[in-house]
Amino acid sequence: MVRPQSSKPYHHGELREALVSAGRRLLEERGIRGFTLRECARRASVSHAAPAHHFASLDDLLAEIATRGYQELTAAMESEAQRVADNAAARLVAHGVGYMAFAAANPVLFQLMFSREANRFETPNLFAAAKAAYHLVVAAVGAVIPKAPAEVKQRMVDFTWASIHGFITLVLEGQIGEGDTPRALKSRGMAMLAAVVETVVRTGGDP
Amino acid sequence: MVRPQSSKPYHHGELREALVSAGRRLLEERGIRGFTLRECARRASVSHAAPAHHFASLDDLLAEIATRGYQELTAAMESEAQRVADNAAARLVAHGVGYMAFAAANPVLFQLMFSREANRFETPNLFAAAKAAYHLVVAAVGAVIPKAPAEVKQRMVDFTWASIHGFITLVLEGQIGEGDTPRALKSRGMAMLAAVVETVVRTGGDP
DNA sequence: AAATGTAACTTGCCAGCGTCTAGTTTATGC
DNA sequence: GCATAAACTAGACGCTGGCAAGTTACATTT
Repeated sequence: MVRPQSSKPYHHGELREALVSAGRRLLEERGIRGFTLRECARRASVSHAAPAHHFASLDDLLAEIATRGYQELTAAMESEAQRVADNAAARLVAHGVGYMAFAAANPVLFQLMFSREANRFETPNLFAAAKAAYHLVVAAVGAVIPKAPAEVKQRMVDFTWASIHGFITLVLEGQIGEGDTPRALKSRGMAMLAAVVETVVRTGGDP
Repeated sequence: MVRPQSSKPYHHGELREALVSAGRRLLEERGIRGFTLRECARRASVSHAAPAHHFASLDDLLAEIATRGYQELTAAMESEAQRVADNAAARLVAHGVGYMAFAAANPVLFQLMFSREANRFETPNLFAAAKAAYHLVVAAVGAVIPKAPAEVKQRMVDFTWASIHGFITLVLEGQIGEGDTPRALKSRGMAMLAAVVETVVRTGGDP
């Protein structure tokens, strides 16, 4: 039997990828509570039960999406850092810029990645992807204060990461700079970054 | 007709409060995605449709719970600050301690309060409660650097709030100090706070 | 090249969800 | 005491995630 060109094949072929991609868009459109497996299936033009062959559960799909988010976050930080690869402090600032840019471009995904829900997924891939992003921060901070003792380094990592993460989180939730223009907001972010890096340099250099 | 003592009255009497209180416990037990109106009703021993007479929707109940969360957060910061009311820097640290203590005691509620979902509720009470907490931080930072220009003050508020918020958020998600004892974690938090306040003092005093 | 096994997909079902409508019970205000 | 409003119950709707059973297409082996 010849299959007419307009009819779709029984096997999708790349359903897994299609679900991840549809899910990501759905997530940004409707938020975490509006995310449903059936809508993902609908957008991929398959039946509501098809996703089960690629993801064990809704949480499993969310975990995959979050994992890719961490990989992209890492890539965004690295990509920004490569553009200013002259000195360690500038690279640390660039990492922060990449971090914030990713969060601003994918606000719901970012929230999912750092939510308690995601923490319960407990998949090894997600864990590894998150660790990779973390180690990038550790390395970048370490490069700024190479001679500081390990304890100081760790505290400066805490401090740096917390400041950047907290700032962009509060911005995305509208708690900081609600009436600001994007331009003014970016300026506030850069001021934050400058203050953070300056504190790291001063604390790490000082014994 | 005499009502036997063991049967419950038709009217609950304090259903609104009972739903808020049950909802709060449910939220911490099952997370945001496990929160359901029907389970709240069950725990308050009323029918599944009873909550509709007190809350227009599930989001409406969540908004009320989040609003109370902000009020408690404000109270927690004030209460800590009162215990060390000698100088401005110590009070700012105390505010931070109260902030983190509240978050640690109510992790899911804290996440709800600062989530995009909550931001969409748009109820005036929630907005006002959040602003009250914010102004506490503004006042505390302002007291530390009274002579600084407004712009510096605002940037130091951004910086302070972001650092504290980011730190406790990352801790609650297990991203910071996963293997640490509670004692070690608290020490890392206090180190963060010290670094933040020191930066505020230095930046605000310096022209 | 044919048969067989397996993976990808569909349809149909279940209980649970939020919300709406309609009806019942109790409290309140005149 | 009586009308009216408020608080609650019961039932229904369309949606959800997940499970079971059946269908289709591909892959592998002989």
